[in-house]
Amino acid sequence: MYCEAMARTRDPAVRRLLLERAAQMLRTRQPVTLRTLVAGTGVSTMAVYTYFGGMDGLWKALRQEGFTRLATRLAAVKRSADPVRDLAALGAAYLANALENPDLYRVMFDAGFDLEDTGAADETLHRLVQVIERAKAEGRFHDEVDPLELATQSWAIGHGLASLVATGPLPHQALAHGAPMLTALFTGAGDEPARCRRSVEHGWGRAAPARPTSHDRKGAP
Amino acid sequence: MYCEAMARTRDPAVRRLLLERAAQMLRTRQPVTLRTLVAGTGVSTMAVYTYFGGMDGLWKALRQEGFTRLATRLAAVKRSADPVRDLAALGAAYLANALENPDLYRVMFDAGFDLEDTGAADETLHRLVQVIERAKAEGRFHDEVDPLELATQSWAIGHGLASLVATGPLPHQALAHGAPMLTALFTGAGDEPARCRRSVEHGWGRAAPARPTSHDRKGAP
DNA sequence: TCACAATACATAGCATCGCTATGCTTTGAT
DNA sequence: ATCAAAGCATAGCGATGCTATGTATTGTGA
Repeated sequence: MYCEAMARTRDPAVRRLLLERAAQMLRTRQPVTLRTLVAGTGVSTMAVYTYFGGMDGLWKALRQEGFTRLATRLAAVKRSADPVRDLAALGAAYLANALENPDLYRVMFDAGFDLEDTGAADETLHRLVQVIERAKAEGRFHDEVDPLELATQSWAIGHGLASLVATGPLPHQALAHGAPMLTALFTGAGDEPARCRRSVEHGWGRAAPARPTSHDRKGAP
Repeated sequence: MYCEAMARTRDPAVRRLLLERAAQMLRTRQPVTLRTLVAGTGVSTMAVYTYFGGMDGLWKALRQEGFTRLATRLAAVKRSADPVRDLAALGAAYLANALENPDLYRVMFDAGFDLEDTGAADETLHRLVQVIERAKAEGRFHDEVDPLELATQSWAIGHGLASLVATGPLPHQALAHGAPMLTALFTGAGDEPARCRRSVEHGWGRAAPARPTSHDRKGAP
């Protein structure tokens, strides 16, 4: 009685198609616009509204896609016997992901509109928190270290480097600063300096830094 | 013979007017567009083209304005007897500036188009390098510390925090992470831990953190 | 002092942007 | 089988940045 007749169901494939195409256009530096997005796909401009509610919704979904890819990348980092080494590996993976899709990374944070899906970022942080707690349990860090705070600080370091490199001011080589910075941070948290440096450098080497692509900008949001 | 007649000179006041108005609109979250920018100023849309060559030129000029304000803010940090304290004060000033005009800060780095005026950023870095060299000369840092590298790392920390707070993921309180992070970095560079912490916290207190404004987004570039 | 040319400035128009209004088509529950 | 609800396609709207064209202004060389 309340709902007398249901209607045509929307095809999830269309949504994925648009999202992947948008990410692809972002990656190839093509301006992502409503009409250019649907051009050649066979679907009409209205699809963007039925599936995303407009371009803003598409950007939000794209940002979430970015967080999803990041989470996948971080999940691929295998746990080792050394939690500090794992922390460094996570940091390296974070930077590698950011520099492999710099435009998507920009969308994730440069956003001019609010981000409501704070859960995505929180989940990423949680991964760090867990490893930090493991390091604490093994006595690598002081007892008074707050895992969430240390995780946030690690994040700030990673994001600072990633952002400065992705937006231009620093060259790709600057990513190498990540290792000494994390070493300083973890040493400050209580880890023994020499051991910390070895752990971080081991973990850091697990992820390739970046591609030396020549970068020309064009039509970012 | 080569230049037979010169013409009407352009008024620098118009350029400054447009630039200040753009910064003001950015600050009040009004969408900065070609027509809204010149509306009410008496000048026509063409002025944007004669003075900036288009909207892209205006954004570039705005970004340089952002760097100029930052440089002014940093120049206001008085030199004390303690270089590490001065470093922390510079970091705090950097964050304070970023959070006082978050939208301008975004324009400075989020830019979708290349930044050619790397000199502006370099000049900011140079200020840090000088103080770090002073700290080295006073024996606070190891001899093998590269001032430019340490300055870059300090910048990455400041930018990471500023960016994460300015774009939303972290709350304003997160700026407080700056002090412990810089302490860890400088301790890693050779400073004696307890003394470093005192220096950083003293320097950090010299600059107010930020305004607790409720933030709603609207029409960023 | 005068006249000219180069430049600033004002207006109008263009292509494109995101979005909405309007039908038509499809679909699934009754 | 029916029919309402939702997907979908098209056309058009206001607004965007930009360019083309014409006018006004002003510094300079004569």
